[in-house]
Amino acid sequence: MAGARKPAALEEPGLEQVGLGALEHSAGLMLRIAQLTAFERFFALFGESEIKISEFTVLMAVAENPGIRQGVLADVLKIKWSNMTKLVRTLEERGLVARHVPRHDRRSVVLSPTDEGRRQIEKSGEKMYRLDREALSMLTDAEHDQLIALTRKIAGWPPISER
Amino acid sequence: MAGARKPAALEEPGLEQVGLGALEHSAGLMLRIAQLTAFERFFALFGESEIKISEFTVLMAVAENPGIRQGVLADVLKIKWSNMTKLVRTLEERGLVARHVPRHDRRSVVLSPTDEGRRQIEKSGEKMYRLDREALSMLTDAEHDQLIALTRKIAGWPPISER
DNA sequence: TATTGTTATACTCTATAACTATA
DNA sequence: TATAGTTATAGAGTATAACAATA
Repeated sequence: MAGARKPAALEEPGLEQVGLGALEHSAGLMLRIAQLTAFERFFALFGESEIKISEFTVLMAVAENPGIRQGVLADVLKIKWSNMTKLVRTLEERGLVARHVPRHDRRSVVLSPTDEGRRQIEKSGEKMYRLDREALSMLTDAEHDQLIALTRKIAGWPPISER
Repeated sequence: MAGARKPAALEEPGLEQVGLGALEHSAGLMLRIAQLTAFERFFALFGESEIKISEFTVLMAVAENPGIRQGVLADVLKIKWSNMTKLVRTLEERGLVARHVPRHDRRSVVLSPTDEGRRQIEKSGEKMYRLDREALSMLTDAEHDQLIALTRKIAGWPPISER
């Protein structure tokens, strides 16, 4: 393997000398670069795993909202419905999530965690949060909170204080 | 088309009632959701275009750093070398960027904008920055600056004040 | 008619590894 | 031996549209 062996900005010394000019004030671009950096670090720490982060995230969200409609969950997590179908099916096949068609609206599908799903969360949840924080360890706690507040606002979610 | 017709959090009223619990304190997840939201809004505003955002970003970066090595640029923008090759070639074929092999290290390729490339920047640059800002119009100017500062730090770039 | 979810598929993006040329 | 870039391809992620069932 050649090419792209280095974690870029982490090691390479002269990298910060590359200016992007006005481009550095593009919050969209910076948001993307930051997200890629954070995920790169997270995956490096997380390593191989039997459950994907996207799947685990859905599992956690279901556990937080037992009985949530599948489509609503997809919208919140910005996952397309068509892709959510496959993702949820995977979780169902592994016995982590149960699907249920409610009587009052039989078009819909509501989700809830199984006991095994809850066990999986107990098992992997702590690790995930720890590594998530570690991937962003360059931020102080205050900056971390700032980031949460800003990203919530961008996503159109209410401030934490108001909930 | 069915499924996912709504821009999620933008229209749907009851969406903010879905809590994600501890998951909402995952800066990694929030960073991703925010980035997706911002890009969704940006693309909705930007519409169809003859040049892709990724291509335009590279063009801008080259114009800011004439003579930059292709691999360095790839690292900065978090694009894999193999993918950068194709991207730069596209820009070259359109006559926007010129590739040059320097005498002192003939393994490398350095990039510079053509006159046509500079024209393209002049033509699309203003629009891009305006829409980029508009996609994040839910933030105040102060919050926007905060976001730039935080994302720079995450990316491992020096604070703007120090440059 | 509109909505919820599914299916199939196309498309784009990203990742991986082998390769050439140069240092 | 190491580095810069290329090529081909695999793989993941995402998007699109037609569809069935229900409201």
